[in-house]
Amino acid sequence: MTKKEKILKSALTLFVRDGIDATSTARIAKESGVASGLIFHYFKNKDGLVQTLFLELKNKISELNRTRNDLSCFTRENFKTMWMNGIRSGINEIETIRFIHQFKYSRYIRLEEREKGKSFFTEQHAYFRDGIQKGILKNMDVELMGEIVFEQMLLVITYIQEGRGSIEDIESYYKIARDSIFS
Amino acid sequence: MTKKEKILKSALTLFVRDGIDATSTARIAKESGVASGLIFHYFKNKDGLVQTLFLELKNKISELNRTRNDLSCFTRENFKTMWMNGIRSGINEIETIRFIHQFKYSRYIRLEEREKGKSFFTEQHAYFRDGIQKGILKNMDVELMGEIVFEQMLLVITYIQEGRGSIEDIESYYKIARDSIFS
Amino acid sequence: MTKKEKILKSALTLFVRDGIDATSTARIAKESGVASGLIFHYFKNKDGLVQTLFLELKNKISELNRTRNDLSCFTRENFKTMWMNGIRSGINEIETIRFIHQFKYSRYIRLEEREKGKSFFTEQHAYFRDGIQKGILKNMDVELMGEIVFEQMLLVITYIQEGRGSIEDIESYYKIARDSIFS
Amino acid sequence: MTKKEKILKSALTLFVRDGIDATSTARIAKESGVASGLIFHYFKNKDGLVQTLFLELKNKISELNRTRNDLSCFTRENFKTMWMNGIRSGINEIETIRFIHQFKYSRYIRLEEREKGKSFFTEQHAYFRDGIQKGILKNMDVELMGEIVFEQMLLVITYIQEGRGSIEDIESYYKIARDSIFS
DNA sequence: GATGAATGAGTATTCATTCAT
DNA sequence: CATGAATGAATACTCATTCAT
Repeated sequence: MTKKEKILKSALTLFVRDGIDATSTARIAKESGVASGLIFHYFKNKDGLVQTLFLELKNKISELNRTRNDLSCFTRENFKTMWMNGIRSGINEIETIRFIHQFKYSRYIRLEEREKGKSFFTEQHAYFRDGIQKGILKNMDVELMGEIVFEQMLLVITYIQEGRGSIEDIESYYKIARDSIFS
Repeated sequence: MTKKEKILKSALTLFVRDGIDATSTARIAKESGVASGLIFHYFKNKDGLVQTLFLELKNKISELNRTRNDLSCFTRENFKTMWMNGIRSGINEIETIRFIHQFKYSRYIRLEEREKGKSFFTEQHAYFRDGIQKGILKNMDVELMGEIVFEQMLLVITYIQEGRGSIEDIESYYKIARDSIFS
Repeated sequence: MTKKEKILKSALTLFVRDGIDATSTARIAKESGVASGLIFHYFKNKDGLVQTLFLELKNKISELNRTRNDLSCFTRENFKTMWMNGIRSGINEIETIRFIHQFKYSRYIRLEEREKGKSFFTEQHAYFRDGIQKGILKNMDVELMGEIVFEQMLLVITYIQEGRGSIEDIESYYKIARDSIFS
Repeated sequence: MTKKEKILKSALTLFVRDGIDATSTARIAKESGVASGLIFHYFKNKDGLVQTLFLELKNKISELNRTRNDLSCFTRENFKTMWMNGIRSGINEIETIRFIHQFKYSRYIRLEEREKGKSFFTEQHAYFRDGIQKGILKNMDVELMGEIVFEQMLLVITYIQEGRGSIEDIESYYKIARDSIFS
């Protein structure tokens, strides 16, 4: 792992554990075993680090999403697959999910990013639109639809993560999401 | 308005606008036109101010909820009424809603509060249970149910607030919530 | 006990336990159960409280000293009596002793007070001089002599107070003092 | 002189002149011509600075004591030499002496340090014990003995420093110390 | 690339003191 | 006498950021 990667990794862990504001760059440097100045060599400033981290994680997820799921046309089956894949990888990458959620509601998000950041499904608006046209989905704003599904997934992931519910009941959790948006 | 109230009012506004961490006590004092020390006369420390603010707002909402809605038994009709009342007052009291949401995901929330804070509907778990028993609601954990409904309401309120959707479409937004949890 | 007395009593306890600087007037007010403003009604300011406390305690001790010991002329016997009385009352009034010692080395002592404050024995310089003239004491500055005896007493009192030595060995501690200054 | 040394030097001067509590870190920074934050780069906090200063000075003195005086066995002659060396270097290093004394009676001293700090002579308890065994010293607790000798030295050093007595009379001051503890 | 000393504005909090009631 | 709300300067400490090495 390069020093740059070490910085990003420690930043992610600390941001999620303590919050972005409450994590000092000095702390990140210490945790990743590099000199405090190095952060400012790789990133313009703290904000730059936060933005970079967000973009990298977002891209990682988007890519995962794209390679694992076929989103060229909407079907009842591939939506379910996508949703369940999302929950499963969300549980494995809880830090990533938490950071994205935190970032979305922080003062670090830029206005331009806000809309794009609201959902995993930014790039899937066309996918939802296809579902609406086929009469499978409720006829509503695809942005709002994406946000609702994303927030629900987050709640379910957290619910399982905290041991309050079991992954084996995933089918029943899925029904909530499905019924929310299916017509 | 007493100085104590002025402090709480300014704190709410600034917390929502800039975030809790990014709002200094000095700023709050300045904005409310009191001496910086007065905050610590009324509240043990910044955390005390945040906690007090949260509790006051939570109580205000709970009371509103209790007086406006009959939650002694669950019916399709009174759930709808409650939900719509919630959206309407949420739009009027957007600061309150935003602060509670922010607080819930901040490092200021105490573990004891976390569970209780997760939903407006803490006190309505029995209400949901009644709905399940009557076969109206899906058979699921009422806690998770409360959280899902709350987050959805938040998204809808924000959506309308930001001018992306109209309050006149409230009926269609309601259907999402209803279908999520109704069996 | 009047409120003024309560203030002085609490101040003494807190000053000795935590130090004068580290004791706030607010703390004193709280501990003595009075309003914070009352301290400034009875004493000009914190310094005034400290000075008053010092003078009252000093007077109490001087009076005790005067009534219990005959210091009109120096004898081996009455010096011993005085020394032993001093140790015994010092052990009973440890707070008083500690405060005077603390005060002596603090920034609260005024230059005028410094000399006078250096010893219990300020008023007994004539007594020491008598001892010198009679050839019982070493021929030395009576001020220095007083300070040395006072510091030694303090060490012995503390030593016993802390349970490191027993009051029953007082005779042997006395010999140190005696041999220091007797010719 | 490095900036760290400058900080320690200014701290010593100000602590002795105004007291530890009454000396702000800002004042120390200003006096030593460094940024206020640098103090906290080198020392964990104000307490860390105070502790470091104490340990450095204590070590300096101990070393001086060890190199100048032979304390492997107690004799009347080398005790006198040691005592006189102590007075002379105490007069030259009055700040050091004053700070150690102040520290000893401050709230900064830690319980573990308290015993060790009570005397220059901590490391010389064996030396005193040797003197007792040889019948030269009074048969008493060597800790108390050390404290008594130290306090006496402090009084004498101060006495000379303040111009109340002359270094030329050192022989007569010595007799006080000697008679206190010699049997 | 990498270090960590150095900066100084900013933060939460404390505190002696005042004063209207 | 007595209260405690109110003040604002001062305090210890943090932190993002710079820069010489």
